[in-house]
Amino acid sequence: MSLITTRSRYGLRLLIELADRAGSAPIDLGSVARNQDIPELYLSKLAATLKAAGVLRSERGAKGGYRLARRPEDISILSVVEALEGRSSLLECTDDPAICARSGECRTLPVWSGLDKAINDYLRGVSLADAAVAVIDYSI
Amino acid sequence: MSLITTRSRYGLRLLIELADRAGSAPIDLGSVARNQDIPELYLSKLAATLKAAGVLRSERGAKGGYRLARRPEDISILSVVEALEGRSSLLECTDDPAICARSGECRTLPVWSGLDKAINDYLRGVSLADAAVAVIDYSI
DNA sequence: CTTTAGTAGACTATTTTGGTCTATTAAGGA
DNA sequence: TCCTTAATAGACCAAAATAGTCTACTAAAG
Repeated sequence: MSLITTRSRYGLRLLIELADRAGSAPIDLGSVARNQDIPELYLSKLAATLKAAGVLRSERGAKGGYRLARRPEDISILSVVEALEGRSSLLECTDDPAICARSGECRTLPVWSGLDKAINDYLRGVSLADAAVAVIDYSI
Repeated sequence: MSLITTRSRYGLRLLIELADRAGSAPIDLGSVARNQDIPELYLSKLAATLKAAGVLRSERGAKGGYRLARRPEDISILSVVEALEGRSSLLECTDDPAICARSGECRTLPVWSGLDKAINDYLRGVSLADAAVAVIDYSI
């Protein structure tokens, strides 16, 4: 398995660091890759994907880099995961009925659709701002 | 991806058919494989896994087969998915802190732990009896 | 003692994951 | 105008997971 692969995990770490270091200048991926111990060439592909999804903006050339396209409160983790994992839902047949050609009435579909909804509801409800909170106090 | 692979999908279809056809005699996998259009040898491996997990009981030899080990109301979909996908949680680092050796305080972990909980809560709350309801009326 | 059906485990093809490599384009600064 | 920095594009690749298959064996019914 994984619903959440290194793509989402690395991607979220990138976004949190961009949120932390947000300012007037864009942030180059090389520094993020070093700080986060993520292969830079791999990270650059993830950043390009997030840019295509409208989550990041970039500036090329010397002193260039990436910055968040929106405020952290306005970036849902769902949009990040969907962009990086490249799929709209848990099961293909949830979207595309043609895949489950055989049985007209699929009795397992409601279970998986419900799971899909539970996952999406959770991820939609968490923003980058929530994730980027410096310290989470578990003792409360 | 998938959190839910053919293992869980085929497995749930097997369990629903076993629930439907429950009676005095055990049900042979061959008939289920034909009805559900699932490769029999593959299905037999899934059934063996579900037996090892305590979800199914079996009888060998002619007229043998499988039956549910418990009532459908007492079989959670979570136990089925966990048995067949063979993992206890979404992320290894949720269970095993040794994997995330680098950063002492991981800021992405709360997000993924929350997702893991959302998934497990949902799957724990759905039983085979819920899944095996003959017709689900979506029009309500 | 033959047939049916579960059991055990090695084996395999395909896809996905997690990258790498090379080359190019754009912008800043000397 | 070069030189350097850094994003962009896309082919490439190794390892792991997925989705099976194959063979041989064991147990029970008739």
